Amino acid sequence: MLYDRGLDFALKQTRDAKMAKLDESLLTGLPPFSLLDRSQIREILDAAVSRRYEEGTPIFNEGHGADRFFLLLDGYLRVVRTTPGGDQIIVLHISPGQLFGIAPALQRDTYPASAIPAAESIALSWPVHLWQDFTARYPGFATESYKTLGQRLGQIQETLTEMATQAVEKRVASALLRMVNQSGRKTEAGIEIAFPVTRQNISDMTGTTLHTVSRLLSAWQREGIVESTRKHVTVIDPHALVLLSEALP
Amino acid sequence: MLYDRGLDFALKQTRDAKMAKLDESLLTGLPPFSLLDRSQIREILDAAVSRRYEEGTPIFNEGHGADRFFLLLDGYLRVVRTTPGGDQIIVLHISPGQLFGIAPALQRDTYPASAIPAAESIALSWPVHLWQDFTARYPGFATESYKTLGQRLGQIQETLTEMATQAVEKRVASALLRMVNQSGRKTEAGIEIAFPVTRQNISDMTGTTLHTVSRLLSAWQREGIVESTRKHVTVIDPHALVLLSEALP
DNA sequence: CGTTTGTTTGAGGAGCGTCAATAAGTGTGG
DNA sequence: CCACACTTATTGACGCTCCTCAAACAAACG
Repeated sequence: MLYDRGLDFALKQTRDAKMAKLDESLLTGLPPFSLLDRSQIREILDAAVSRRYEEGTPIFNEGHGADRFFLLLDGYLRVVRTTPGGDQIIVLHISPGQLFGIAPALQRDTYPASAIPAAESIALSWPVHLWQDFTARYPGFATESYKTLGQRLGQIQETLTEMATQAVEKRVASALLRMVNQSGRKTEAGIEIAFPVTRQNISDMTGTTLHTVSRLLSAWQREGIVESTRKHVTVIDPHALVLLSEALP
Repeated sequence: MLYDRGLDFALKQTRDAKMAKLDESLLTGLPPFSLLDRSQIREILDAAVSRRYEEGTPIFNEGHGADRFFLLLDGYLRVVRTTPGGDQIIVLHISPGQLFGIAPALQRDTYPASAIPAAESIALSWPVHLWQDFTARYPGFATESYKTLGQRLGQIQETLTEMATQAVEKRVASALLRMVNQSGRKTEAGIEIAFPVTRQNISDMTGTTLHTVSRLLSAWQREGIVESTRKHVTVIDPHALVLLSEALP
């Protein structure tokens, strides 16, 4: 678990009102801040802006000036690129506790993709000019940030190879598994993806059409592998999906 | 041009023999070192190992321990990932003057992909533990390194969206254009890709088969857009390729 | 000069996208 | 609370791309 006790309370406060001060428990234990003491976390929080973002409305847009960097406290984000032709593809998802929009770490002055809340979300943000302060003053911050960046690069390469070599069925199976692993919550029936997902979303993750995704999900539902309602998918038999995602023939 | 005068000579020396000392002109003017003075470059070179790598034999392999980082002096590299199923895909190409194998910058302890010379190549390398020394002691080094990393991340995202949304013909056209832009050298007929490329290589860049690539190149040759011999491709009419790569219908 | 590596081309057919129509939820306003 | 609009999902029919299989050729190499 990412959070220690008391965090839910702190989050609720953050969500409910404009508070004079953010609670320190919000950051305690998150990798980029794990080495810092209370007073340092206080400094960081005092420089932060906390804000709620509605489902569907971009936090920032591809190509726009990167003036802030962010930390997701609650919710889920899609990182999305749009082609000149109007197709859009979902590059990856961001879960609570992760930094995002960290263009400044790579000396970029525009965001390379858009960030769109898949569900109502709460994030902290800081102006970019603080990035160098943070890396200079707070031990472990740079290290951990570049580590997540490295993981994200790896993830994207993974998706790329998958896209280039695997058939649609396997890509969809893998995409579902990725979402389940990142955000699955146990229910009576199986493991449910924690945020709203449409067939269109899944097709944007896998480079196919919503029709094909719908057909696949229907078939899998008949076989008892998944169950789905409007905007929600529950995986009943993860192992079967794993097999589908790696079958050789 | 990347190099100042005298560099060809320095390179030849490097290639020909185990020299007592590497020439300083090798690094002068390259972005990661552009802010440094002669003595600093001397230090860096004295810590470097220079080595020649044969076409086709990996400099390092995906998943192996990342113990060194590199700078390509001469030649061209393919950055390659291989799937469990044995398919391989070319993630990007590296040109002279670029850093590569910079896993340490992202706190990784293994290389996320293999680096394979597309042609005979020469590279400098340093043990990873020097990475932090470099970033701490040499102004501009960290900044520039992370900048190239950012560009590379952008490039991969670009390829990913292309792969997910564009038909094979456009992907192949784009791949050719990318190689031409990165390494094109002017000839009488047109612009030639500077390193050996097989149809198989192109199909590994675009997630298709060598057969399809062969058919496309044959067709384009008939139309006077490209010309190709075994392992070499010359683009006669780049504009036509651009049109092919972005045609809407 | 045989062997290996890269290229070309054809024939056939499957996968998956496109087009089309319908149905099932969800939200809004009177 | 119902009517209406809108979004999301389902399913069938059709056919084009592009992969697979197959065979033969051309160039490089020892």
